[in-house]
Amino acid sequence: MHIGNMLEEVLCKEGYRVSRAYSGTEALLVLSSARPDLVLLDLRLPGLSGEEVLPRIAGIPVIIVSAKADMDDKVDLLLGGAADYVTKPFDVKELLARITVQLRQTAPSPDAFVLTHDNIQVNTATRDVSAGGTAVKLTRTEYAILKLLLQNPSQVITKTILLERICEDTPDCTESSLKMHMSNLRRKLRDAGGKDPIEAVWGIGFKLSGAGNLQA
Amino acid sequence: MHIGNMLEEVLCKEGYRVSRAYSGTEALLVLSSARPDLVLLDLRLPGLSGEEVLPRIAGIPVIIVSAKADMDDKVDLLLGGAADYVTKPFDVKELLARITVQLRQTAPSPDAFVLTHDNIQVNTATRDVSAGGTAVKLTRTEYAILKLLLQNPSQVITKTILLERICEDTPDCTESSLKMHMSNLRRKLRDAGGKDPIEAVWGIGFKLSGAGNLQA
DNA sequence: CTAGATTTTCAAGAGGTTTTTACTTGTATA
DNA sequence: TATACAAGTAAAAACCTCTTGAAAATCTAG
Repeated sequence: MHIGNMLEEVLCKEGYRVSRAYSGTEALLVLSSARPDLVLLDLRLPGLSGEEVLPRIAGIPVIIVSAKADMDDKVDLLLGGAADYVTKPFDVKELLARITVQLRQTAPSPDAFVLTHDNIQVNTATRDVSAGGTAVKLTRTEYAILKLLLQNPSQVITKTILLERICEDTPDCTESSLKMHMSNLRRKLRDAGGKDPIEAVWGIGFKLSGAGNLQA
Repeated sequence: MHIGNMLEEVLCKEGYRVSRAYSGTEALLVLSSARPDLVLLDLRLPGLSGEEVLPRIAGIPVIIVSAKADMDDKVDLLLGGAADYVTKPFDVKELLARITVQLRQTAPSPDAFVLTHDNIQVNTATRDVSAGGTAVKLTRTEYAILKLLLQNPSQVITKTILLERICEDTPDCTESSLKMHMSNLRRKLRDAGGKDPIEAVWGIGFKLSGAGNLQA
């Protein structure tokens, strides 16, 4: 029996509700409208590969289910955001146990999709952004920058990382255009919320202001 | 080499602080006073077995490291509270990746990024620096120098190494400009913290004061 | 295809950083 | 002690980086 069919059957029997996607692109499509509690991701997919899909899943634990036992791939994917990695052929009972582990850790918090810092709110599900209660209309790039900053609230985000992450979507992003986006983003936030939460770290990158004060 | 020793060495090299217990009872003893971010638990332990220790650990992710590949045990332990299960022999890189996954899910423990010496604190995530409780504003180069010194607290850092490491980022750093950076850094630390922790080793380089000479 | 939005490029000014130059102080060795 | 050389400091020049405006190029939707 095909492994996907087998899994679907087992999971249903266990009482889970299952949605299936038969390609990487379909997976992203499904995820754009539904918010499952867990994703089982095969690496060998038509269209987008699992490796390409993984980084575009945020906020949902992902268990990689793959025939690839190559250690480097495994490590890359785990470090790249996967919650667990199960190698085919696997024991169904073990997979079910690992699924339970993941679901146990997902605290059902309604704020899971809302990132907050100071007077700024970003809803990563609806892509709504507000500052000081006022709605802010951001472009794709500006949104990506703000989200990246809010997801790492106490870290300095280097320009290199910003360029890598942001420009996956954008045709061709250079350091100077990044500065422009940053400038526009800050202006919008300032206009709406009264203050600019982004701080330049000279020669390195940017961070959210006020984040990460140490005490003596 | 014994696997425990090997693990301890690898983990230390990765920058983790490691406490070891050599029996189940000792593990519980250690855990009653310390709150580690993660527990690696062997099943075959003198005294209390790993199976008995696991249910008494709460609130800390536990990765089981075991030679037992028996599926029922595995499932039981995962369902019984273990966060992950790695079977010996395992690839160290995979274990490190799975450790990262667990630590990622825990509330970000900010201490992991904090270097300390005397009254000086350096947060390598936020790049915040404080001396004697007062915040210190350092330039890129000064920060790099201080970080290098704090990362090797008991070693003399030669001028050559300083020049190599520091000037990767800086346009063109000579010995005389290095002296300048060093001078500025020391002044800032002195102004904020009351004392200057950096000590010149004549003809060689610099080291942190009070750091006992360690043998290579 | 056109209009509007988004992204990128170019340029200038402000401000912070790094290096240089010159000088003083300190240390080892003859 | 004298000398040579290393280390520390100060001021200013040279250099980068950040920010922002205006305009060109590109993309997207109707």
